[in-house]
Amino acid sequence: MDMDKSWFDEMEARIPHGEVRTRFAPSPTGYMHVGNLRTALYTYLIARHAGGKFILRIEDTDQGRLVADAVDVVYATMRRCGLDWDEGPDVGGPVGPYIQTERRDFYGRYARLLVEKGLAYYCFCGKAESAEDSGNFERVEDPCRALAPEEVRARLDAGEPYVIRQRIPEGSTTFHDAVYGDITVDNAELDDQILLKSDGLPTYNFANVVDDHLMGITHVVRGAEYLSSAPKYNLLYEAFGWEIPTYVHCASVMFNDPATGAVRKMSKRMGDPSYQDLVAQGYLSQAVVNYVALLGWAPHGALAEQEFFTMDQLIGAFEIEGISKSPSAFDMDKLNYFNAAYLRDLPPEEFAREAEPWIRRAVKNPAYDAAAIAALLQARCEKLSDIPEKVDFFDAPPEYGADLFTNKKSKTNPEVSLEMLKQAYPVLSQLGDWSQEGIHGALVGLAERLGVKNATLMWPLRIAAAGKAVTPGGAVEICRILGKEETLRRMELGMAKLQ
RNA sequence: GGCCCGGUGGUCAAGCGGCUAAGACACCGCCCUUUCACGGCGGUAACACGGGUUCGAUUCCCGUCCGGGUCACCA
Repeated sequence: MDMDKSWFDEMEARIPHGEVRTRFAPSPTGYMHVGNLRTALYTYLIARHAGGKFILRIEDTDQGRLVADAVDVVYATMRRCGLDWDEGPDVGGPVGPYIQTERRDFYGRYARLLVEKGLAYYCFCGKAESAEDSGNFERVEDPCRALAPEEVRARLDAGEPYVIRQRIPEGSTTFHDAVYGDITVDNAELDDQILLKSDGLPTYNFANVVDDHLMGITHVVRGAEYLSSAPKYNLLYEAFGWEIPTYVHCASVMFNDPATGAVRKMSKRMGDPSYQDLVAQGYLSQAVVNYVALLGWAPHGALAEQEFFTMDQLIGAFEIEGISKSPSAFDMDKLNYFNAAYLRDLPPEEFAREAEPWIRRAVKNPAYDAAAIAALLQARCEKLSDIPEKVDFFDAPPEYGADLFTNKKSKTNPEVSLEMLKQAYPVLSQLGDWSQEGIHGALVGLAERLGVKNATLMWPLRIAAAGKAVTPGGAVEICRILGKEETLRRMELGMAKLQ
């Protein structure tokens, strides 16, 4: 007992005070929900805005759901998103360990402490049917609540499996949330919550409170799905006599299914995109972070109209008051808009580096300059996965009909187009300077001599070169990349279609 | 079903008792232009409903409706 007391004192002594400390505490599942990413971001921003500490803690108490290497996915995601942590499993810190299974004996000690105080009790009832399965939401009092101490001792000695449950007092509980304000709940709504499971590991609710306290967490940020558990957390803090942190509950991120039009909470299980899915489709992490920051939070005052933020700007602008109470729908269109803007803002070389693998999926011919193609693409794609279908014509133009040569705005039809191609062919075949400027100058000069709009000449040429009505870049850019020989060959094919 | 939380255009949202109710995405026009895109200009479109409180409600209160969450030895 004395040893125990000094152990508890030591744990208390480690707790840092006097700084804002927040934590992101994912359970490693192998991917990151968009909603979780947003929670991580807000948690990070609150700490950084206040010049405090951001802590990473891994919650792996659900042995049934463990996924190998999933912790690495957490690390990688957070690094790519710019969420650097001050304390965590890999970097250590004053209040470790930072993985819950490595803290497993802590929870038992604290649970038994509560039993000694008479605020929790051993229960030997075995697993109960869940309310969901039974369809019965009635609350029943646990008979073990009133077990005599001698009997508890005897059953414990007999090695009977048990859980430890908190004794919820009568009355009501009021807690304060920084986003939602004061909320009062009748304790009759609350179960005698299980603190320690029969496998000896803590429940999420219990581990959270113990760890948040032991790690000196000042602001507990989490999804609004935990709002109705908050009174239970308060009751635990009160039972231990611990200071209650500031709660920051964030409304859910919904997903507007484009297929069905249904709106629902975003869920990987329903096939909604995770952060990993988005990255695989060629979304930039900064774009995702920027978009997600604004999904449920808005800056105040002079910044109210700003929508593009660097991480540093977010840190400066982020205030808890700006967090929204109502759920918000993840909108692919708007993410596309942000991503397109971020892609355009990339230095051309960097964009080319990002784009090249996607270009090479469709363009196998090494003679075609990927960097030159990338330059055409930069202002024309919302995400990198848009690229292959836009550039597939370089290797070989698709089968196309003569009708493509007709375009009202360019004043072309099959006859005009044939004439234009016939005129352009000798000019291009004699052209020595096969550069953007060279080709452009030659064609513009020709159009002028013929007395036609530039478009009247360019349209048929582009159709012949690409075989598509819509292409990244115009006739000049495409011909330049194709090279003289291939351009002329495709012009011949085009003319043949028009004969 | 009980309890909790929400409700400003299709979406994200500003607003925090008095405004012609911002801005962005999407959509639609026009301009620019070698197609498309980028860029520029303009347009359509909202305070869920009913009661109060108030000189005055999108803003405060109540009810209705609608939406979400939660009632596990999951987190």
